[in-house]
Order: sequence, then structure tokens, then C-alpha cells
Amino acid sequence: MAQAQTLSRNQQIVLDIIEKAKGPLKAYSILFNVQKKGINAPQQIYRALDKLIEMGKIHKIESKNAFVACRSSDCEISKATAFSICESCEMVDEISDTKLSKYLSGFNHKKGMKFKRFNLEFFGICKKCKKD
Amino acid sequence: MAQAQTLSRNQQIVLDIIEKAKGPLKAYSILFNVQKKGINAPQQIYRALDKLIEMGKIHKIESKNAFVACRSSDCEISKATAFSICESCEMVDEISDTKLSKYLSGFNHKKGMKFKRFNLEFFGICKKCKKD
DNA sequence: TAACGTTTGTTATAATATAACATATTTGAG
DNA sequence: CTCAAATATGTTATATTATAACAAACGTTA
Ligand SMILES: [Zn+2]
Ligand SMILES: [Zn+2]
Ligand SMILES: [Zn+2]
Ligand SMILES: [Zn+2]
Repeated sequence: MAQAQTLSRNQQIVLDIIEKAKGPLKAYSILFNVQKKGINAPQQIYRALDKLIEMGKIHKIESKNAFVACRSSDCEISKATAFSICESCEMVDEISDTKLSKYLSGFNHKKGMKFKRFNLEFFGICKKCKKD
Repeated sequence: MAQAQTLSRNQQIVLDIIEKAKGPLKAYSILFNVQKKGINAPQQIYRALDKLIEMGKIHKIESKNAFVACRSSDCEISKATAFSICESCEMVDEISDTKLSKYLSGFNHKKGMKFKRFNLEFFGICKKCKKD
């Protein structure tokens, strides 16, 4: 189980950067952004990322190998995540839709497998990019 | 648009290996398995994989960076994919559920984004692993 | 045949992620 | 408080995944 709230120094640094970002961040771009703060090695980034994911503070966008802050608060500690992803500008938006979440959480596999977690990624072109 | 059916030599070699496999295969493990057939470089594998994905013959399991053959035939050329993944034995099963697929294909984002494609990955422990 | 698109081969390198080990810091039971 | 356990850090090296760039061969089809 993850600790309640207190973040360690590196975890806080990494979380701050991800929360401030307008879009998903990649691990090495985080690394380059924090080298002035004394973090020098990928391990330090990946360890912080792992913990932040466990705590539900951030999510990994699997199709992009990138990380976003959780804005949703009801995504049940990363057990039920859904995102919309613009294929043009790379924008990622966390989808917080109770109906969708319930539908998928209740979905049962024909072959009897009980699911503990899911991740859903939608792709398209966002409104902003359509105008261009 | 992808070509109708004819696969090139390398594409066929790669597809054969993926279809024969019991589970998802990683690009470099495919590479090691085909070196006897004269394929020597990652590029050759990745190029074949890209084309096979376009044609809907295989899918990429994003959370595992691995590839499986399509068994479903109605997954609309990789525009609507869903998988169940065992976190213990790494087994991957393509979910072919019309209701689920329709529900998600019809899902519309509150912010007006129209989706062209989705990928859904469920995680749990499969029946076989539960027995152990 | 000539032109075009597609596939192949090849070398090099970029980007993403983990292993392994030594230290330091925090936490909590006794 | 005090010591032991758990957690976090720093660091070097390496593994894994993926793409860039360029030259040559092949397969259309006009
Ligand atoms: Zn969330
Ligand atoms: Zn966009
Ligand atoms: Zn399929
Ligand atoms: Zn299993």
C-alpha cells in the first residue's frame, strides 16, 4: 500500500514538473528539467515515477511512454483509467466519466477472468487541431 | 490504405512467428528467432511489424511493448482493440465483444472530440494462474 | 523501357528502462 | 530514546526498445 500523502523530495520535484506541464512528459525530458535541482540519473526519475503511479498521483500513457498528472480524483488509484489523445498535437485529457468507468469495471471476461484494472486510450483529433 | 492481402517475404516471416507463438512476442525476440532466415537488423522487424499492424494482422500490446496476432477478424483494422492480460503469466487474449466494441465506438468525449480509434487493456489473473 | 512506389539490406544511433550496489534518511516498536 | 527495518537516495553501468539515414533491389504499370 502506498503511503497516505507525504512525498519524498524527489517525488515532489517530479510531481511538480508533471503537474505544471501542459501535456504528457517523457521520463528523460523530466530528467533534463530537473538536473539543476541535483537529480542526475534516470533511476531517480523512474523511481519517483513508479511511486507516484502507485499513489495515483500520475498516470502513464502507455501508447506514448509519457506521464500525466491525475486530475480526476475518482480514478481509484490508477485501477480504472481512460484518456483521450490527440494524434495531431499530442494533447492528453483524462476522461472522468462515471458511466464509462462503471461499465468497464463491471465488464467480465467470457473466459472467467476477473479484472482488477483497466486502461483505455481513445485517439482522434482534438477540437483545436480541427480548426487549423 | 493497406494492400489487400499479399505479404512481402519479411512480413510473412514475421507474421508466421507471431501466429505460431502462444503469447505476445517482443520485437527483439522475433529478431533472434529469424536470424537463421537472413533477417539481421531490428529495422527489418520493425518495418514488417508496422505494416502488419496497418493491415490489422497483428496488434501491439502497448503496456508490454509486445505483439500478438489478431484472432478476431471483426476488430476493424485495429481501430477498436481490447485485450485481457494476465499479470502473472503474461498471457494476452483479444477480447471480441460486440457490445463492448459498440459501446466504446459510440462513446463521445464531453469536450467534443470525435474518436477514430481506441485501445483497451484489462489486467487481472487468469483462471490457470489462479489454480496455482 | 522508364518511372514510380515499395521493400530490402545495412550501419549507426537515439530513446526508454532496469540492474546492482553503496549510503543516507525516516519511521516505529520496544 | 534507540536500534532495526523500511524507504529513499546517489551513482555507474547496462539492457531493451525504437528510429534515422542511405543505398540497392524489386514489382508494378504506363
Ligand atoms: Zn486519474
Ligand atoms: Zn490536437
Ligand atoms: Zn484483432
Ligand atoms: Zn495467467
